[in-house]
Amino acid sequence: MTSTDTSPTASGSRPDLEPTGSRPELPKSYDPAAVEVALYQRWVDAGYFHGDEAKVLSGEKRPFSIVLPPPNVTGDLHIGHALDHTLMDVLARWHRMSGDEVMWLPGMDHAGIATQNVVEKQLAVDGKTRHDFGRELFIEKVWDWKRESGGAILGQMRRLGDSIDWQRERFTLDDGLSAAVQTIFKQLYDAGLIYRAERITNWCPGCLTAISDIEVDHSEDEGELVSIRYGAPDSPVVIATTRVETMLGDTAIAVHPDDERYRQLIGTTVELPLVGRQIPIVGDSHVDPSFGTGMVKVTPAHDPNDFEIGRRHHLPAINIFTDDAQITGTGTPFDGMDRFQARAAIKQALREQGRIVAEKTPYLHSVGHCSRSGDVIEPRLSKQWFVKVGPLAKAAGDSVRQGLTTIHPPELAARFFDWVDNMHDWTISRQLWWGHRIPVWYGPDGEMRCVGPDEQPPGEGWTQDPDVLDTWFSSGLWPFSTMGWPEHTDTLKAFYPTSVLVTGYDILFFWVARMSMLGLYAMSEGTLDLRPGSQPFDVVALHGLVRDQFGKKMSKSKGNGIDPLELIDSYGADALRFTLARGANPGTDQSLATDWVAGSRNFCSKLFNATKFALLNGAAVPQQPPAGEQLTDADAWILERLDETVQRTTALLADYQFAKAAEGLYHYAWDEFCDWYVELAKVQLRAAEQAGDQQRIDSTRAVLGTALDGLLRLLHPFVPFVTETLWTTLTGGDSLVIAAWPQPSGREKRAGAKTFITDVDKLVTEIRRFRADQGIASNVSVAGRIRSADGDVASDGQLAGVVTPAAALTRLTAADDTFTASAALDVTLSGGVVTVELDTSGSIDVAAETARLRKDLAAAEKEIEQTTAKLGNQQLLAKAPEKVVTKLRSRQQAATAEKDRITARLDALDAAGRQGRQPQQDQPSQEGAAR
RNA sequence: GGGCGCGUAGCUCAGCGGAAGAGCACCCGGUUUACACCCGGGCGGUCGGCGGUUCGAACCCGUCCGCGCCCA
Repeated sequence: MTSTDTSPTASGSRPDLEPTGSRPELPKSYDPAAVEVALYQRWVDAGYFHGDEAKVLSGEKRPFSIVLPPPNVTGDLHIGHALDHTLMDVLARWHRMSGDEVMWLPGMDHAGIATQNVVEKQLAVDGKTRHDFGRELFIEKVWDWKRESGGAILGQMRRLGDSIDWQRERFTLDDGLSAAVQTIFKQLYDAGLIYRAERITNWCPGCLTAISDIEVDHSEDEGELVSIRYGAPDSPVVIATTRVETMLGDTAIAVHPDDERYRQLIGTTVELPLVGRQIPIVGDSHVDPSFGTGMVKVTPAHDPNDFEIGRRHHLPAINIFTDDAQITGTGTPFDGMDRFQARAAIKQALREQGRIVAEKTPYLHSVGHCSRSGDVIEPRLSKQWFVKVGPLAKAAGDSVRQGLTTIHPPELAARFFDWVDNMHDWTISRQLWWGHRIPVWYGPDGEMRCVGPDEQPPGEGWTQDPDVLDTWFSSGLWPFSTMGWPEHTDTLKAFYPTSVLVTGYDILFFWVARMSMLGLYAMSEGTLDLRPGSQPFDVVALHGLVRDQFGKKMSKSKGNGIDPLELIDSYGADALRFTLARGANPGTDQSLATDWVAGSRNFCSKLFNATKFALLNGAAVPQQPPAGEQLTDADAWILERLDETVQRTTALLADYQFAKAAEGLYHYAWDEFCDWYVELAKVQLRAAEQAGDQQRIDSTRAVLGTALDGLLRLLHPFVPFVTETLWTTLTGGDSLVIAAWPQPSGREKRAGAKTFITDVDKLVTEIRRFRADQGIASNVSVAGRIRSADGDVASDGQLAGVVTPAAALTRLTAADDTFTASAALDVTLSGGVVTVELDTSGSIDVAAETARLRKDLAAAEKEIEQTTAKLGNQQLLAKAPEKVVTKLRSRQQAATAEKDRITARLDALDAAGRQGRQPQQDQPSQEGAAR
């Protein structure tokens, strides 16, 4: 429970976080940097973040579990993570306060390509490659790197305040998780759902490995479309291509079998330029006769469509590239050239032979890039391992269709179905060293054996497949491999399925589809029966991307990225969290700017100051909130608003509406509690002190305490640090982390409370407006008197309740014997019109006053016009609901009364002006001079 | 080419059938013992265009224009 962190802080003072007998004081201002790190450590040390299986299995508590989609071991916390984690933490903290047993499991992904690249780059500094060390030694070096430099993100997550169960940290290459990988690989292999085949795959010449479809990003790039004549100079064979160099691997020309133009050519051969090989012309119905000349070159080793054509016509597939995409084995002068170099050289050679028939440059077409390195993907024939996704993907789709898993927001489910229902087989082998090595061994006579985790590899003469598995394969097991699967552990029993997966919609296919497929398979013992409980998560909550302040995607090249850690340093973790949560509308992107975060920092300061005020005035949280009859209208109002805010916030969180929940709390805290209740409480306390009314003092303090206590609890999931600091000081309680989530009080609403605040607001605002128009500084007291139409307001209890605080809030002092009303304004309240008379020391700015009245008059006239037009419409009167008509009538009446009133006032001003410009000239006008 | 989404105040976004809203920015006052990271007041919008449905449309339906994203 003690603060262990002693890092230097920006400000010398820090709030004492230890609950003590006497109430500690808050410092002059709130400095997040001075408290956050120590507070976090205190929470961890207290064990608040640990989820206990026993409490779930005994039935004592409901489980709420989240597995963190594992970030890359090479990664840093970027702004997308910050959003992701904030939302998860809001849910985790809310559920923990609501009495659930929360288990949020952290960990990292070994990130095959990225991690291997990092270490290879280090080796390259010394001019070495991984081959200089050999596989075993190299892998040891990667582990060394992981121990020394990997996982920076875990420390950064603490800065954010993630209420994570650190005791459960996992890594995809841990022994247990590796055993899970091997187990499910063997199960799928034995079931025929994993197979090895020679196919066209996406080859990255930069990473020197095959990658899956999903790791390829397509973009519209400028290239060229070159039409080339094959065969003799007068040959009719002309094809068009964007990848000229692949012609070296052509093994046929294809035309549509029904194409009258070329039908007679089928079965003949044509000479392949530069190479000299004769290649056949085949008829294949895949060819589109309307595209280009209606003839296509066929390169079976380097294009998926051509591969299929090749298969149908038993054509050879000639690989013309090395692993790093240099031309090889063609017997032409182009051997040894890089693919782009070769493209230009071959085009030049063809041009010299007069074979270039046409050329379109630039030619916009879709080009695949490696999502990791950015290199242009080279489709290439290679032998790889695949997952046969058919039955798995169907199960994943059906689990959502049948409601085992719910996707929020629901619109995005369509995208999920679309993808999962049309998924290609998944390439899972990678030509890397860092990762889970494929557990398949090849025998001396070409046998193949898949080895399970408990089996001994075969001996002499057998060799293991050199490839490793796609990182997403092990990540796909994350929701259960981390809980001890394939053992039937208590953790799985207590916390699987996980309650919710929170991630960006851009990762829908990566995480959700993969975890879903493998989870459903593993937990159904391979039957893929969709029984409740086999799904890896009950809910998938998708958020959008964080963009810059102009809605542009953040990127390194644009330099518009924002570092969340810098924001935390400058404004505090709470400010960043609140900003992100406040922008998180389901499934839609949000923009972020430091100004926004500064605004949230200001909000945290506001909370701090409001609490400070409350404490200075003896606010206390009573065991029982004050009884209804002790409450003033202001008290009743703020407590009602608290009840409403409790209900609304709870409902919104249950619906993953983080932005609306945060916005509602901001409004309650600032616009209602601080701007109105606190100001009214000041008036109330002052009056009670003067009257010696101890009961009113106590009840006001109790309401202040109750309203603030509820607010801090509701805000805690969003801004845990500042609320913890304030709440422990206010209540002396141990920690908000384990405090109860608020419930509505059940108190009956007071009939007049809402009207009261509406009237106070209106009266105060009108007086302030008048004062501002008249140039009376807001800190100057003015003598004033407020009267109702039929006499003194004091005799009317309801009006007096409004008028007294309104006068105080607008700095009106009581009228004494010298009072001379030099200006007056009317304000229409719910109970009637009141007249506010002011002694402005004789001066009045008639022009300003006239302008204001004219503006109000215009508004009233517009209102009359609108309502009269509508009420004159017989159709509306006949068809619209009674409620609407009644409302229109009362609006029309009110506006008419306003118009009459304002007109009379304007006439009076006009008359006074004509009589002698200023009504009173006894005293020099101080305010007039000041203006 | 197919699918999804979005065009509302200077910027970023709520609102999705019955009186145009917020935050930030901007302008004018103000050191009011909780807060200048603040307080008070103010300016600012034919809700992308055009049609239609309806007594009534920012909101529903067409259509066009512009901008995103996903998939091929």
